[in-house]
Amino acid sequence: MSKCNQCIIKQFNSLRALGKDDLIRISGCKTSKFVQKGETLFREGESINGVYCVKDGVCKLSKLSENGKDQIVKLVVRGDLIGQRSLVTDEKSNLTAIALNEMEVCFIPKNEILHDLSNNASFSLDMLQEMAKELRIADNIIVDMAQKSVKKRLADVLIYLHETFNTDNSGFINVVLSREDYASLVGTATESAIRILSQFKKEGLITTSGKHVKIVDMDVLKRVG
Amino acid sequence: MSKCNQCIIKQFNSLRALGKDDLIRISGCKTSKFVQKGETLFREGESINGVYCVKDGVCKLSKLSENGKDQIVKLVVRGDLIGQRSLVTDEKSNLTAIALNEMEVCFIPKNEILHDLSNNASFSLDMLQEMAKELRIADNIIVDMAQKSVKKRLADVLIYLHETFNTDNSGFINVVLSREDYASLVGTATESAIRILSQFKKEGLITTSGKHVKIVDMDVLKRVG
DNA sequence: TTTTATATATGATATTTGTCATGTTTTAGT
DNA sequence: ACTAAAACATGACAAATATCATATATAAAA
Repeated sequence: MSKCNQCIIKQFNSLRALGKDDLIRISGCKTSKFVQKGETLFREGESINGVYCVKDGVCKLSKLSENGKDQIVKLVVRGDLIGQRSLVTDEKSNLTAIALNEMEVCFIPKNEILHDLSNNASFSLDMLQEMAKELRIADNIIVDMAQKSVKKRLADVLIYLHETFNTDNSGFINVVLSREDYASLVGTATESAIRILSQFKKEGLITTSGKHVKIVDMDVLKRVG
Repeated sequence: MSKCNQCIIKQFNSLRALGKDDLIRISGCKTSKFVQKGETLFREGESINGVYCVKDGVCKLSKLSENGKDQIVKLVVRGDLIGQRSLVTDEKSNLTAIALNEMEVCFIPKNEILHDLSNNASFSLDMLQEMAKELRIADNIIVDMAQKSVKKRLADVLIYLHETFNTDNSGFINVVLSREDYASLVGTATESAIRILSQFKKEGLITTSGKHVKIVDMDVLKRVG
């Protein structure tokens, strides 16, 4: 079992604020596991009672809308924590987490880390800062959802994916989503997402190969209205 | 100058977690002021460097979208704090705050309260819990914006206002918004908001008298698709 | 491989929503 | 009270988006 205090990943999240002793203690009670592509980490309505630290892979956090469609609220990547909110509230999760590719995650039980929240000020401050960031991002997404067209939002998503996951040596974005996932990120019908991707292809903004997407004209894509 | 430790309002926000001594110290450096309807507390891009504690009145937090329209992200009511995020990040505000009616607010400078965040664990924990709540609400709004129709969202807004601000003795909601504000809350064109309100009137779901709105058929309003 | 299911693609059409024009009402200022 | 400005309202139309149908491609299973 790898040790948290030696783990590079912790630098990317609030765990960096913990001292060596705490990290060693946490190492002792965490569980590490691999999650297959498509597998569900947890579902809306379940109690998580801990945080997942994402060592590798990508996962979507989504919520079922009243109309029966899933809306992806956030993509969680290497270095992120999942379930911080479960640490400070006793509510059940309002989101479902599903792996988009093979993931490696560590799970730290709530009771083991709760102690640090009330005793380690720099840890809880770091956590506060992370939540503040997420809140700002969420506000921006609300505005985008309310004010931007589907086409613009899809262009934004492609740019976001390109910048977040980078590309392989032939320029394809290093994360693979279904058309349904694109629709679910953007908040539109799958057919609409497909149609707009086709249009982007015709206009020479992107290229696709199966599910793989490559941005070929970033400048114009950024200016999509 | 009223004293924070005797103020009832603090029970509604994280300030409740502070001890008497801290509250007395804060009382000494806070400023209290009245804000006129329509007045701007702060604008997007400005540094707030403190928190406002809302003693009375209502205020909208909005963000200017690329298309030039304002999107209201949140309504802030009596008891709420504004600007918690400014305490833990050094970024400028991403939102504009404008009073919707006459407000009474106290302003507590950042440096005076920052000390409590790193020394008073129960205060920062309370703050974390509040932020976690806000984050959950924001996630829900994202899903609603992405998946629900304008009509449904407007119905939801009316129900939210009714439940949050209650009604006067003739049943009118105790907060008064312009049609533009309704549009800006829902994320639609002002004309569309007006049109749907008119439709609700024709269908007997609401009554209006100038800017005042009264819900007359809550059951059907809740079932609007 | 063959079959079956699932994902992608696209046309036709209906619905929703936005925009522009214009008139009316309300509000604010003098 | 009078005038100007702002807010509200509504029609006509355009644009965006969803839905339904159906075809093809791809992946999974037998």
